[in-house]
Amino acid sequence: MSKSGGDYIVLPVMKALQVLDYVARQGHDVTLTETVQELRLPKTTVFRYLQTLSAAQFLEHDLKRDRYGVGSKFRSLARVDQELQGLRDIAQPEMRTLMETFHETVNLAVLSENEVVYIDMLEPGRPLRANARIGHRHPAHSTSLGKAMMAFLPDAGALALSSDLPQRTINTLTDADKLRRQVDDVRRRGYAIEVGENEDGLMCIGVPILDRTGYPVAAMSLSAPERRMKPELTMVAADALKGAARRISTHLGAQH
Amino acid sequence: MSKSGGDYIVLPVMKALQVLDYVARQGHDVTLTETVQELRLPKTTVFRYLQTLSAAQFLEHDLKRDRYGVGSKFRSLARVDQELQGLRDIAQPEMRTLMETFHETVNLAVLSENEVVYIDMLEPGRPLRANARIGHRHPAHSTSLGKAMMAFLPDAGALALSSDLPQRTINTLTDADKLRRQVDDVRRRGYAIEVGENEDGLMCIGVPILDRTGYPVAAMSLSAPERRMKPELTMVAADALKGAARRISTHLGAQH
DNA sequence: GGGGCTGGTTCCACATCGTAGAACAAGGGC
DNA sequence: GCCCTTGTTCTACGATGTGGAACCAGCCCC
Repeated sequence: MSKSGGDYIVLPVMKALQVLDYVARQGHDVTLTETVQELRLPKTTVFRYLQTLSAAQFLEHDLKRDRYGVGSKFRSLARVDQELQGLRDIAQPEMRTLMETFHETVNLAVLSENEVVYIDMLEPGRPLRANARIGHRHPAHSTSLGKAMMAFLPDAGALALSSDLPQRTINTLTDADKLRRQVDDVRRRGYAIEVGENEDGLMCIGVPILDRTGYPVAAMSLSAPERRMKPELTMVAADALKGAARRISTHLGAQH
Repeated sequence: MSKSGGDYIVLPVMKALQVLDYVARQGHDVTLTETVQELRLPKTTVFRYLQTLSAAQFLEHDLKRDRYGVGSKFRSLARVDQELQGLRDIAQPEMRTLMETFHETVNLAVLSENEVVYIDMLEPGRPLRANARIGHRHPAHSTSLGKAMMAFLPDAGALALSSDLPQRTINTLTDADKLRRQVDDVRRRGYAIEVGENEDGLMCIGVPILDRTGYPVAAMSLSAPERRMKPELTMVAADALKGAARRISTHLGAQH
């Protein structure tokens, strides 16, 4: 929290973060004066920072008692971060095992408004064409990850069907009915397969990761060049993925 | 997150919070350019905010990949807030019941370097001399709250004995040996009593709240004027407090 | 009930410091 | 190797953040 340690520091921002830090650290609502005394900053300045932080919902101003405490925005960001962080940590060892077993890329993704977002990825050392990167997005309906999650959504399929279905490759499913039938299959089988529907020459096997309520918070997939994945190997991989996903889901408190 | 909604807004702070918001919301590390495109702010500006947020440890700059993600300071603040928030929520109904049963003030406090800090407090409607307020601190050794927590510390008593013991009233225990013996008693009985040791004419009964590891994360107490608390009533209250604390501890995952 | 005090809000004039365009450097992919 | 994308540095301008001081509003205490 020192002001030094590099140039390009914007002082108002730095000082406001000190205020945020102090308030959150206390664990109880604090007053303007308390903060001023602790931080040794001019009263007016701290006042404005508290106002700004409150306007952004990072803090909350209790008008009645005239005290400042942690705000809703801060809490919601913290929750999102913590959940994803926890998911990554739990999934990591399972992903590593899968990658080492099959020597193919293993992906972890979440759903975000009709698209999958890759939040983690493990690649075998050997050179290969990477189809995606962490942070990238693909349409949900063209990936095994997306289909795996859609199948376990409370209003299964409604998500994908609500939008039109962009055609990524010649193989991409663009017919809502066909997609719906596939998603029904996925729900029965417990895994999704996609062959060249998202990227020519690439295939994916995807499985959902469920939380304690059975909601598909994420999905994990193995992606490989089509030619390397013979049917028998695909079955073996699908079983391995299902096992790994079940163990992760159990860690998250899922019953089944 | 709108810039309007009141005067006294410091714009650099507001905009930097937008950056923090965006990064944390993504769930994966992001680049400078991604952030710029999303927020429609000048590149230089976003660059400096990212630098500043990183310097304050609210974000973390992964030099290798040149990406920004949530930082350690943010995570630690979030954890502190979440734990205390959860504690308050769980304790609240028990505290209310106790207050309504005995018509006396009920306190919730945590330990912070040889002092207790009140993090919540429920008072009966009738006028009474309030001995403390939320956020206030008292020496641990002069309060039932402090003694209750000390008794269940891994290195019981070491905390209090490491510092000298300020004399708050004529009754305050300032002898380390005497205090240690009392704390041993507390561990056996499961509750602590203090009569006029912190405030003349006021007595307190305190019980520890333990987490899953058995660590005393907080303590709860009933505080009342001495004259109102006859010995029999004190015993009844102590039992009620022990029961309430046990239920709260169980909620936190404690076994016993 | 008045007076003084503490804690919060508003005002204002100054110059600091944040701003953003543009130029530069570095890296990565084709 | 070359281009293009992405991150970093520079600089001159003036908007805007700053903080002292004045102003209020409760509240406690005589």
